Amino acid sequence: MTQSVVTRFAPSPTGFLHIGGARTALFNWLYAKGRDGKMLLRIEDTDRSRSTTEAIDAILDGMKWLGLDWDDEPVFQHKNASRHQEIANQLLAQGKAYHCYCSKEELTKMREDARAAGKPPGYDGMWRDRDPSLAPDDVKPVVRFKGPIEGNTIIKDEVQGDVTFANKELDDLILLRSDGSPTYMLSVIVDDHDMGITHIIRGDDHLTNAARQAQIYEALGWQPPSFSHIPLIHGADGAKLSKRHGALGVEAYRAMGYLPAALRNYLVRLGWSHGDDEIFSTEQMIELFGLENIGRSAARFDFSKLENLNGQYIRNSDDKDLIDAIKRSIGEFEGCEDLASSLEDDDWSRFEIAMPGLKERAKTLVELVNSARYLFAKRPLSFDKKATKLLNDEAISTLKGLAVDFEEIADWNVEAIEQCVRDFADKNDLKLGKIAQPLRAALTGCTVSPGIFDVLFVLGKQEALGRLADI
RNA sequence: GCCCCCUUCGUCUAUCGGUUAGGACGCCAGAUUUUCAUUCUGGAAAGAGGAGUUCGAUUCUCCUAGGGGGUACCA
Repeated sequence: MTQSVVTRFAPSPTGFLHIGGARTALFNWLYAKGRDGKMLLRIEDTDRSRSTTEAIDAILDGMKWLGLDWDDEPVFQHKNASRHQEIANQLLAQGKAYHCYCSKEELTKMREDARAAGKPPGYDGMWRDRDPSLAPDDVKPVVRFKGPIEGNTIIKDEVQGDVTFANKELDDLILLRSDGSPTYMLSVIVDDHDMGITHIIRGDDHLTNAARQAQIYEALGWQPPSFSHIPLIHGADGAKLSKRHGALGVEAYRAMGYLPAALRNYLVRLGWSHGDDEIFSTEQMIELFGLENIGRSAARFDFSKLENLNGQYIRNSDDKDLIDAIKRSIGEFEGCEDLASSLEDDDWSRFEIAMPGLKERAKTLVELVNSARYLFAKRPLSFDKKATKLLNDEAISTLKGLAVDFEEIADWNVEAIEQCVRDFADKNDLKLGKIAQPLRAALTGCTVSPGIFDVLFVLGKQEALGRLADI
């Protein structure tokens, strides 16, 4: 029987869930889902001083918003500290680890000397075989792993292929700090083992760590999991991701009006491909995703592609779903604070009626909301520059004449309105455009909107005539 | 400095030794149109450089250059 797949996403709670982490989570999630496996969540908070509950909440919220759920309860790594210590002590007892009494100063000097000599930097093994009776009694020691010095450690990586490290390049890392707390390097191994993780998919900034971890697995006699180190995501200029280069928390993408499904689709194509396919439903992603099609080179984050994708998702979404998505996030939308609190049920239902015309021309939910502002505007409208220019005396008198015909429409529907406007144009020997643009200006206060007949219809006869009367 | 990884249009990528090097975003031009979008059609646009291996390299190997990651009593 084949072992069932267990993946994990293991963020450290020192900040929000950034875009690279989100993609790592997505890949782990897809891999597990596609194989009837589980994805576990583990919060790597062994460094207590740098971990915050705000960060934990932000990460959990981010994952939920993105639609990435995890199995079982989240594991908080620091709670397993005693188990980690137990393993360290076991290694100590087996002679596979040792106490080191070096001071910070000695360590720094060691590194500098090694660097100056062009040798691999790091700990030189000073206490590795030293007689413990030489230990100073005023120094609390750390526990170091006694790694092999000869030979190579080879990581069989599903993405990177076989990667070879010379053992002499890898120094003896610290397992237990001088205060007895376990370090990340020890904790990951023990937790991954204890949690039954079969596949580790993580950023390739961990590739070197994998080699050190492999040595510890070996020392422990444990079977290492499958490793996949995925390339990192860079900013638009190719530089490392920073605040200004898209390393925003996923909540920032929510605030910019992106749909979780669109973000997922964008993210899955960063580093992974399936032939020429670009659009994937969640089901397709799960079915098709595999380690073998993950690329080895870093990708740049490209907002315009995300935006295009988001536009496609918006156009293909149900009107009701869009309304729901907006209701959920409008409080976060930049520049929409006024609407967030002022929209009534009535406004929302008009919004939904107008949605077919609106969603054709929006790339983000924020644009969608702003494009609907004409629906909620209170009379008399304020007009932007272009609209004001369009509403000259001639245009106004034309519109006043049109308003008279509108009065006659008994059943206010799109067809009737269109017929009425076209008849009016014929009657007065005017081109439709000559009427439509000023009409749009008068009704919406600006020069861009959905089709004018839709605007008229959604506004309702009374409101439309009212707005025409105001000019 | 040392170790590891990467390198196809501006960007994301396809290609698994033989292709007019394909698709998507963006860009440009045109069509449709009541504005803006949408939609449709067309176009410009790429194998970092240099050696090899081979009948034949984008594809395999090596070197160089460039980029990235690591090098903590962080994760």
